[in-house]
Amino acid sequence: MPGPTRAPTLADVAAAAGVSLSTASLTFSGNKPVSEATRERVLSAAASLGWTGPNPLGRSLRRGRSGVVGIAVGQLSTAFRDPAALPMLDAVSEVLGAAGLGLLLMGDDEEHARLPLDAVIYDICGRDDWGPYGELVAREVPLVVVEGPSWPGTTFIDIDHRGGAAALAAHLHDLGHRRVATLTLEASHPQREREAGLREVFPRASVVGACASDLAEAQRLAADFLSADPGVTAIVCQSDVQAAGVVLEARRRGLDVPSDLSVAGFDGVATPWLDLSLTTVVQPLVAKGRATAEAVLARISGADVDDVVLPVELRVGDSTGPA
Amino acid sequence: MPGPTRAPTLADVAAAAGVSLSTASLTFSGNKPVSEATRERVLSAAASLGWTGPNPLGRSLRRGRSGVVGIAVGQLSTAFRDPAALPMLDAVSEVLGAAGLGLLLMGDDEEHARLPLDAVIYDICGRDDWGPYGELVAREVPLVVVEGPSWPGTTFIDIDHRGGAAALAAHLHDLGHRRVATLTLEASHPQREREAGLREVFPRASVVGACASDLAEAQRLAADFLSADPGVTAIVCQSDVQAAGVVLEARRRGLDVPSDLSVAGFDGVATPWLDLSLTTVVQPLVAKGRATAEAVLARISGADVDDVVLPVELRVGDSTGPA
DNA sequence: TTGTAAGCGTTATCAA
DNA sequence: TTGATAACGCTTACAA
Repeated sequence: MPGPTRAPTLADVAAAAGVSLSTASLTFSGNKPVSEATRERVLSAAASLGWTGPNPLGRSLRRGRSGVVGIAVGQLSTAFRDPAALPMLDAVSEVLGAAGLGLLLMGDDEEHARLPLDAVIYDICGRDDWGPYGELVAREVPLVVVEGPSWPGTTFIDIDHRGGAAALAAHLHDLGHRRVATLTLEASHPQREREAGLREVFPRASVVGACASDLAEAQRLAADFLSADPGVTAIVCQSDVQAAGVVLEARRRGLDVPSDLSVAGFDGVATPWLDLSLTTVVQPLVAKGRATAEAVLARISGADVDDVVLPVELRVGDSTGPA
Repeated sequence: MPGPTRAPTLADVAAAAGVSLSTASLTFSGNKPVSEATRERVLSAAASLGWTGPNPLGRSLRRGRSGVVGIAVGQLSTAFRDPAALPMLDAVSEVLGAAGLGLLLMGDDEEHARLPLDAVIYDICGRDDWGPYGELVAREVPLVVVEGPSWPGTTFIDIDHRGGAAALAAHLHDLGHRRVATLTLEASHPQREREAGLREVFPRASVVGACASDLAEAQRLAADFLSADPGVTAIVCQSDVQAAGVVLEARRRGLDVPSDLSVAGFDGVATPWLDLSLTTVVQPLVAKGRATAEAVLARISGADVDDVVLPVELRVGDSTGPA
């Protein structure tokens, strides 16, 4: 009995089948025709040796591609707790998966930039700098940025933050609201754009505070703000989760939504634990994911890719009413 | 001006620095000492050529490792919507990241099994079969299974489902409950174990229905069950999200929790949108993630690894009371 | 301390 | 339709 033998390679298969290495390769890749007779000989040789397909490492080196696409989403638990992140991620994964590519979760350290990546998706909307950026650019790894900072040499996928925010603001203005406050995100491209849209209508809107898309944090900020009671009649949030937090806090203080306070969100995701349909700006999460993945595929294949800005849509629910 | 030149390789750097390929390699890997003089020559040659480090593809082939670990979690949006999944994933990612490894999200198709993976984590608790399994086994890719089916040749990371369920059942029995129902998961290792634990105390517990850890679905099942009104005084759920759904539905029908109906969960995650602390079985999510990642590291390094079963803890909240 | 040379496992080019 | 051969870019014995 031999000791622990090394895994068989394509060369072993070729030898066992009595054909050349290139013929064996062709048999599996199908890149050129192979006669039925040899094909069978090769296949049975592979089967008897337990060879299950080309070694991904050798294949990757030869083809110059790993089949792995990195995606940076920030801290995982934070990013994925945001319900708006998931449909987008699903869509990205589906499109890339159909092309045989896998998605690798990247952190902030430059370690991950040294992994074999064919392209990278930057989807940390809240951050304008990122450790691995320089290294990836130097290595000429295609970079697709979602709702992100303006970096040279990258492809951008964005939504119409500004237009959506402005439409929502107009809706509130139509309802008679004049004193409006906004619960913001940390400084970031989406936040800057949305705030600009809001201020097209309410130049003097006050600020409740800034936080991520986090229910408890939004609730806390709303508590402080409502205690100070500046007499605002509507609060514009930057996510439905934030909006839900504000609604819960308002109710805790005996305020009715929307008769005492109007609250608006952003994203258009489901909040099944809230017995109220939020007025919100619906963004096309799946389309955003698809567009992102398609940009990745195009960039990998070396094509030029245009930036994308997707439209959003105001959806009026039961959380906003007359001032 | 030359045309689009190919990216520089280590060989180019070596040539430019006037040293051999191996010396150049050593300069960057640090695996053997290099004189200060040559080191500087090599570094400046690299800098002037714009060489930013070893090409991951070449490196991977040579070392037989890609640095990529696959993780199968099922449908992404479903898996990550479960709040119990995230702390675990975070812990896995942290430990693997510290070792320079990245996490690749795997789907169900065998395509992903052809990617360059150093190991795979199977974390789809609800599924007993999986397409890529056979291929991975054939390729001898180390496989770590979390709360999963008993597959040969794999390492298992589990929690004490049965003990936790039994402890919870005992708690309800102590409170005087005799007619108990359970909202289950789809047939799976965790479900089988937990049901066995429950039935140690309540052999004749009835079944509300089976669903994933999904609020809306749990609510729907609870609605049907409570309409039939079989007079149960407590419902044992398999996640805190399910339990929250049951609580919301009970209240919608005017039942008070816990005075009219006791409800228990599993997991011990935060439900900030619920104004009630759930009685639940707390599982060590972070420890589970760490143990998983450590098993992966050990398996990659070729070590033998013992299976792990982590303890759980009953946490009594305000959702259970006297029958 | 540095250099030579042999692969890692595959695919692609070119000729036969 | 098949075969010989040369890369792909790197790391690591082994020698000097």
